[in-house]
Amino acid sequence: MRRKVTLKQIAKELDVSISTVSRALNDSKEIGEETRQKIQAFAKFYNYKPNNIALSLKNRQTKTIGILIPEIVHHFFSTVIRGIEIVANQRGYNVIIGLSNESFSKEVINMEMLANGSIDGFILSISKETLLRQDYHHFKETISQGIPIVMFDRVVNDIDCDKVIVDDFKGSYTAVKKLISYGCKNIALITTMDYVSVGKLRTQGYLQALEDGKIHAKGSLILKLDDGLALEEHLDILETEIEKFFKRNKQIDAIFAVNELYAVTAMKVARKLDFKIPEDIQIIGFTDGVLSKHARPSLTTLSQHGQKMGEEAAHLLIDRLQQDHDEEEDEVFDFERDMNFRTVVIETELIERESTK
Amino acid sequence: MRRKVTLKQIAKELDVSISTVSRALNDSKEIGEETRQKIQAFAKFYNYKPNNIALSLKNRQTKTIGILIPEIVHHFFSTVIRGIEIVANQRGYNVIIGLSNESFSKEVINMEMLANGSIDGFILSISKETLLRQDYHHFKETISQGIPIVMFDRVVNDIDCDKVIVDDFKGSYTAVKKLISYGCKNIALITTMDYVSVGKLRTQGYLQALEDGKIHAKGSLILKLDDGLALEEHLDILETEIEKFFKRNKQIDAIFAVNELYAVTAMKVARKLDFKIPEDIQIIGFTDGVLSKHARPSLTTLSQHGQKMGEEAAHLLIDRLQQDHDEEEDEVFDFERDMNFRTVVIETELIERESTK
DNA sequence: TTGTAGGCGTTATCAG
DNA sequence: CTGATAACGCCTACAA
Repeated sequence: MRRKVTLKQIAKELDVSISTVSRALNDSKEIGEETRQKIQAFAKFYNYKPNNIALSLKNRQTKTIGILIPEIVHHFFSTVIRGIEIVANQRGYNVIIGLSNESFSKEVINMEMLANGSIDGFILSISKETLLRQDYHHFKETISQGIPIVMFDRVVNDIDCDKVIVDDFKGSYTAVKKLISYGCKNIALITTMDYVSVGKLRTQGYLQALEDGKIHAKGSLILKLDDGLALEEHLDILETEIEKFFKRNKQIDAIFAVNELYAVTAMKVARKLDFKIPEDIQIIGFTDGVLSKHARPSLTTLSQHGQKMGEEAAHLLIDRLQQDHDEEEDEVFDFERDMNFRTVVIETELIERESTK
Repeated sequence: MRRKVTLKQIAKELDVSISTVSRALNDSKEIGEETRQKIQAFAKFYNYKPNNIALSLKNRQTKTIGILIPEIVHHFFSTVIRGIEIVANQRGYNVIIGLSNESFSKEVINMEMLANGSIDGFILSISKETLLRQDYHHFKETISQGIPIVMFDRVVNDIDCDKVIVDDFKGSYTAVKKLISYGCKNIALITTMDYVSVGKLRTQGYLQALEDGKIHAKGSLILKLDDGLALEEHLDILETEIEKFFKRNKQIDAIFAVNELYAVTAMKVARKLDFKIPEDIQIIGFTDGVLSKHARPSLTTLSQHGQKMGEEAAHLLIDRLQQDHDEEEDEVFDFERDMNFRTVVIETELIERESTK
């Protein structure tokens, strides 16, 4: 087992100083052609590669991005990660992942852990528990320590950072409008509790579309489901809830669901109750994932373009990191710094499949 | 923006030496009770946290694990990551992710990148291209540099490292046996090209089960599909291929597919051709994912227990890291080191749903 | 009990 | 053109 070779070792072997070796390998101009050749050849032979950790310490930047998400076994989030990773790699960054598992304390711990030098900046989506408690001190603290954050999808307004969101309102609005244009009159909404911002916005889009379509919104046609039901072990309860909802509201002729699990489950229930899709009931779900594509019939959905979101987020973060780094050298002071935080809105896209017509 | 406070700053403020501060914060016994109190209070007030990078450099260990996988938008892999992350966090490690995107060169580059000090060890699943080229020099090199590797799912034998695999052979065997016991006579196999080890083993399990069931295996009942077809943009081709296969073999009464996409697609085709499931055709897929659970009818599958695999892999790696670390202190020499690499086999589990009876 | 010095691997600044 | 020195932030053996 031969350990990685260091500058020091090369220096000793070749009987020159460490700085000479460093210069030769960095193609400094102030070095003799001969020594350079010799050192470079030697280094290549021993497969020398500079130690990232030492570089990080010296340069005060790790060239790695911390990703903090609620859950990884989730099509949308993994799509976002893929987008981040692609851009990060292109631009010379690595990616380190922390999972909050929707828990406030895990989010805080992970964040503090990574903030202690491991990463240059964060890309994150807020956990549900955090959203519920509305306790954002860890974000603020991190930012005040000079570590920039980019939030995506689940964001809150009063944090000074760049954001990448989808136009939840407009997306829902478009979807529901589409249903109306297809002649639906009793459009139900299946959604989550309001504290998740995206849930709220999607509900608002639904309401606005109804209003503009001159359809009176009825509270009875809105089903707010507890998040816990999305867990695998509670799928049957979810199904039962939706079934009861259907039985309470036999007039339903369309469903707009704020995520694909609700959409697919609603479809299952509808078929069980002998509704024909899309003849009797049309369905649209938010979030385009595997389930929607492969459902029978396949589901019309709003695509969130997760990968695109990830890419945008990564660009925003790295742009800011590099800007900060440049300014540091120029000794720019806080008060003259450009703190214009940007919010990038990714357009949703209605992908029409078999569940509407 | 107040930057993170360091030992040095605290030392200056309190007019003591850096080492005193360090000792006070590490609860060293050789320190005055009074000074300790003072320093700890001060540090707490300024929210001092040691810099991970500096610690990594000093301790020559980063306390982070590198995960290298072919693809993240994939239920199985993300499940494994979740397992790794849980154990890693429990045991004080972070997790950094590299994606090979099934490409050999990206795998090599990512590995070299991370091997330069960023991580203590790897957990990985080999990319298809690497498997195809059978070029494993980067793994061997990494290992010879003293960085341990744990491979999962897609592994190769001639690499000295711990491994976590599922019993592909036994799993397939069980599944096909089950189909036979349900009275199926013409059991088709839908699989991938042989170079992915798991594909090969699953095929062998299929053949063995037929043999033991006194059923003559027919080459015409085995469909080997090109991997490219699994890509989203080629789903229709995949469907066409399977449909042609069906039409060539009208006698098929059961299908065993080596992944869930093939299984679900086969089911789609079967229904399109007016076969009743499970009455006319029974179907079992390898890999239990979202698709199988939510398909109509739901699919009987072999679960790979991805999270469990991740957890096992993380334990294997961290155990070895800690062993290496201990031995380093005791100056154990290579030749007296315990190089017994372990291979943990995770049992697959047949989850019976509606596609069999 | 506290301080000094050296080192982890690298780069940058200053002399020579 | 090359070498010594300091520094990034931390820990620790040794000295006082």
